[in-house]
Amino acid sequence: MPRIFVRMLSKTCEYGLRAMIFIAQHSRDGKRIGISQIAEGIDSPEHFIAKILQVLGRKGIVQSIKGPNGGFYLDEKGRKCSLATIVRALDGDDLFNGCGIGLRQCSPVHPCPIHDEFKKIREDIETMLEGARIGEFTEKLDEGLLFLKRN
Amino acid sequence: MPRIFVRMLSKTCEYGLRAMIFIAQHSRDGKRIGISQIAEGIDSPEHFIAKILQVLGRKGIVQSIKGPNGGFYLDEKGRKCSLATIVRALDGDDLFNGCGIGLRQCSPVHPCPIHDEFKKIREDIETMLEGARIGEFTEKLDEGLLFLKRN
DNA sequence: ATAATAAAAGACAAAAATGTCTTTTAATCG
DNA sequence: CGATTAAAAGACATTTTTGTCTTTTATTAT
Ligand code: FES
Ligand code: FES
Repeated sequence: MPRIFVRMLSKTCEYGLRAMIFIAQHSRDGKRIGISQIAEGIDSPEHFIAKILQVLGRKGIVQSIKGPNGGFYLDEKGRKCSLATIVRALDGDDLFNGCGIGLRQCSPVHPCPIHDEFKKIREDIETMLEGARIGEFTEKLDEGLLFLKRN
Repeated sequence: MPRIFVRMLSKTCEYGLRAMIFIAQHSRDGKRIGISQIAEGIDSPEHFIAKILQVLGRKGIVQSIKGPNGGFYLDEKGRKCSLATIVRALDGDDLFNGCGIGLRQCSPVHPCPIHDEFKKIREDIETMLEGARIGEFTEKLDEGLLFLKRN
């Protein structure tokens, strides 16, 4: 059973959240930030996050412009968008609805042994992710109180 | 981005927990339960859960006997074992330690933007899984108040 | 217009997780 | 003992996730 790593969110989603928070930090007053700088800034594979941002772009969650001086940026709406919105866009909402031990459907009338406790956890996760906004970390990132990569 | 399903625990771990709870229910007073009945009882691939139970068996978490009237069973210790023990045995403890948005290490002195909130969630999950025992669901399963598969 | 820039898109590759099948080993029963 | 039963183990296949590379499209600047 060579399990390497289990996580709550997929890599796709982790990169997506870090990238969006990074873009929020680096696209103030009309500036844009390029994909290679994003990749460097969050320590992640460039082409992979490019694809992730394309998905978010198609859904109107992030903005981008091609060509010289192009790059990614967030409008006011994007800056206020919750982390939950990003998670839903990339991972779907199974994290918020699925059964903790894999029953095909979570249902209170056909509950698994940990249904009540797990539902509570799921709701806490959702509350947390709904409550946090992409743009709210900018200042603390500037001040070096928060980080988006290891070093 | 064709994400099919995101879950907190791996399939391996989900099957493992369901199988162990099922074994607890069906191995009372010296009885044993065979792998094919377990597979049917929790609606999961037989050979796959066989492998999972082998891992748990090597770690002494589940008991088994070969041959006629053989099968899997739990001793008293196994029945009291927490769900967290199973999760750790199968998925490791990254779920209890890892950073929510994928920094290489979760650390309060080098926190990601959601460190505090995520730490709280992680601790709640751990508390829940530490608190629940494999054998505690037997009666309610018997009574049809809890379920380990869809139908 | 042409060249340069940068994202979008598509094809492909590698790794990991999940699932299946076959052979081997151990226990029981006649 | 030999036959049968059932788990253990090993090999392999499929699917999903993650990552890389190349080509295309759009924008800007000269
Ligand atoms: S049925 Fe399992 S969490 Fe609801
Ligand atoms: S650093 Fe991200 S959860 Fe602790």
